[in-house]
Amino acid sequence: MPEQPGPGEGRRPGRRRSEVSREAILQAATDLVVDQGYAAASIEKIAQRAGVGKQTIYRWWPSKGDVLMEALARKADTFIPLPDEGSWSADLRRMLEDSFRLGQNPQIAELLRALMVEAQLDPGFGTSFRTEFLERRRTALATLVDRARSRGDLPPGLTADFAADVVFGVIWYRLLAVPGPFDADLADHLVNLLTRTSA
Amino acid sequence: MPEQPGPGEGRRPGRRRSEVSREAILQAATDLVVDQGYAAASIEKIAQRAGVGKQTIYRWWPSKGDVLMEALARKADTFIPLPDEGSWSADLRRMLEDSFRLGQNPQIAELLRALMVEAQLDPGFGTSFRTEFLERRRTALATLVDRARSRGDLPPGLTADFAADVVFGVIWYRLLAVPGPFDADLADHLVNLLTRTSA
Amino acid sequence: MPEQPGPGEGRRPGRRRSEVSREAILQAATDLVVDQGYAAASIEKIAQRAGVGKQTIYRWWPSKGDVLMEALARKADTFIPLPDEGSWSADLRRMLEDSFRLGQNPQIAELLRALMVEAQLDPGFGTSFRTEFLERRRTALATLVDRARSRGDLPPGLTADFAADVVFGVIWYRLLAVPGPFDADLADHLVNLLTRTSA
Amino acid sequence: MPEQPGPGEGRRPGRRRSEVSREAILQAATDLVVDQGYAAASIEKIAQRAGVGKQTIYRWWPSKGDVLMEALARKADTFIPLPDEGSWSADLRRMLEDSFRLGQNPQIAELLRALMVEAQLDPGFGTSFRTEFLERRRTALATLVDRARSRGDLPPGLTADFAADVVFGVIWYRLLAVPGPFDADLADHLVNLLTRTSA
DNA sequence: ACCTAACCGAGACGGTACGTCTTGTCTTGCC
DNA sequence: GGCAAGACAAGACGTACCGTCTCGGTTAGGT
Repeated sequence: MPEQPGPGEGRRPGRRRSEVSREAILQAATDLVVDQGYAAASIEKIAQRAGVGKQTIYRWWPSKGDVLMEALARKADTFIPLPDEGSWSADLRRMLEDSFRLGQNPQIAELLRALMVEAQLDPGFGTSFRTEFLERRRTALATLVDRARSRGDLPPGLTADFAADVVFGVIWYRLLAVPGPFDADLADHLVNLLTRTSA
Repeated sequence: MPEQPGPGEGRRPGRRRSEVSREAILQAATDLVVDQGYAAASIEKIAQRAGVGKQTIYRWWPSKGDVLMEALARKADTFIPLPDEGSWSADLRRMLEDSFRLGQNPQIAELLRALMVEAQLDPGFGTSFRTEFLERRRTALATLVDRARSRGDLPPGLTADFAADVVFGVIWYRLLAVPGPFDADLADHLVNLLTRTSA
Repeated sequence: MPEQPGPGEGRRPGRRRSEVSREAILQAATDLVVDQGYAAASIEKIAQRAGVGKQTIYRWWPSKGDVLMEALARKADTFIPLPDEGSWSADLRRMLEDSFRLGQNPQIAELLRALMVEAQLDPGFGTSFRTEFLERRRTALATLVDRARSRGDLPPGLTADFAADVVFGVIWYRLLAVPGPFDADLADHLVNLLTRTSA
Repeated sequence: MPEQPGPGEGRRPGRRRSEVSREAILQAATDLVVDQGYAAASIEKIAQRAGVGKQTIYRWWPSKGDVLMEALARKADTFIPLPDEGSWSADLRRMLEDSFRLGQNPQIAELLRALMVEAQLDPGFGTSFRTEFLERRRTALATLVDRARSRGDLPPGLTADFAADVVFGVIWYRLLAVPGPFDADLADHLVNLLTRTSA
């Protein structure tokens, strides 16, 4: 069954999208953001560095933010695995370690910063960034919280929303507001904070 | 001590800075950020709306971020009072309520978002934003933590740095990533989280 | 020498040129030039309006000018009949009337203007326009001049080249430089001018 | 009375127009048209070659045609002197020689071609080119015709309009349609043609 | 009452980027 | 192999801002 076009859809005529150009654009965007800062990553420069016409970018991505989002997906495996580690604290630690690993990578950290900036500058992209990226990570954490609640090892009074505010709040704050990498023991502190039972 | 020129400095001759223009610029910047979003707040538009020459902005502020910072200071009393409320939880609650009050004000919230964006776009301003704004708030919280430690009612294992990451992380994350106002009970949750003694 | 159906020419395999597309292209080019002006008549728009792929245009015509030239030939009978009217003045009048008839037709006039513009913009087409269009009309007039010289009723001192400069100069100048149709008595004036004997 | 601004007009504030840039733009436009042909003379290239921002061109000229018109005025003394040479034939010859002198200059000839092209491509400019350039030359010739009529040495039946059609028709036709310079004896032929009395 | 210095609004300057359009070429799958 | 469709690199379009640089005009000491 070799690549059969869906029923009723057919295969439109015309030249197919160039995978080479797509890759070049995402790599150029990443390089510019990482090497020269987000302010330098104009569509113009991305196209030039990628050896690509500007139209090829505008044809496939609705905004610069979406280019960056795909560039991030290309660099980082943004899929969040949620294996059951047996306890709330182990589940949480695993998720924190996965997240921090991304934040430690300078390229990914720069892309994340750029995405949050773009979300503020372009309200349209802001919405899709929230629903397609931020919200998904909140949902993943909510799954862990639900699992803990079933198990019965969730600290009383801890809601999924509040846990997400704390976990992702700390991560984004460190990315945006505090220069330098994450402290080594930040994950420990967060796990401790969110697993201690109240008196 | 009425406006005495320091020795060696003198009062130079020449026209004095126009307070009217200064006010108009800060107000125009605020209006644009609030009404049309940060992307619309160009120096060009600020000057035009304020009825001011562009040079007057460049003469008095090193970057657009600094204009916004002063615009914020004009809108919000950014001084953080630190009266001793008698306990770590009361001190913390007081600080959270002060901070949330700012975040509830849409004008101030927009300015804060704009400042964080500008800090990412302009590395020079980023540094001064961190040291002159973000760092001061961390220091204020650290004062409360120190006071609690002296009193002996600080939860064990809680450091000033980590408390700041959590408190300001949550606030900034809500500002930047979650649309809408702060939940009413967010402060409660945070106080609970950061004051519970471990088992 | 296989591959020989016709003598020396061969009928290559493959689909034959679509006469429908050819017609549609020429009509679309004419419509665009007439309705929206030459500046609007891009290859892109011609192809779109004709419901044709751009490649089909590039495959069959070496330049936009050649499309226009063929569009003109399709609209106007560009063959110049040269019946002997018995005298220089009658021959000349007949030719002028034939030429003016074309110039009166707004569609043809627009196409002619477009051709002259294209000849300036595209030097390659300029050459072929001159040799295949302008030069032929000069040659036709030269035939009349030769005939008059044989007859002996050519005004002394009038050369074929100069007569062509005057006749076609006036026509093109009116087309390009003077808005509106040709004066009714312009032909009379030209005939008078070019047939008067010197004192 | 040194340079007094007109009453009620004043001197607007702000930096004054840069004469250096104006000159550079006109020269760059001329160079491009002459060296690389009109098709290469984009606003973009003119600005780049002149070392000037594009806005500086758009600020001062309503269209590319107007730039070319001023570039022509800078190269050629477009003022048409009309001294009384004593006879229609001498007046006419003088005007033809003035006009041909311009046409002999390759730079001016290229600019004239470009102007006529632009007049066809840009209807707005076409109107101003006709009224501000072409019409003025017709008027100048009409002055000579009037003078001849007063003197009584105008060939009967020759109107100013028709004389203009012939004179400028030949000139423009040679510029646009016939490559190479003007024939040396073209002026002679024209003078002869337009001064012979009818039988 | 001058003089000099610094500020002010206005606005032109050389640049860079925007998002769109067109050019001529290069694939596609269908006919 | 022609054809409609349409992606591609290139580059011009006219506009918006950037940060700088004049302008004429206004305040302010200092003389």
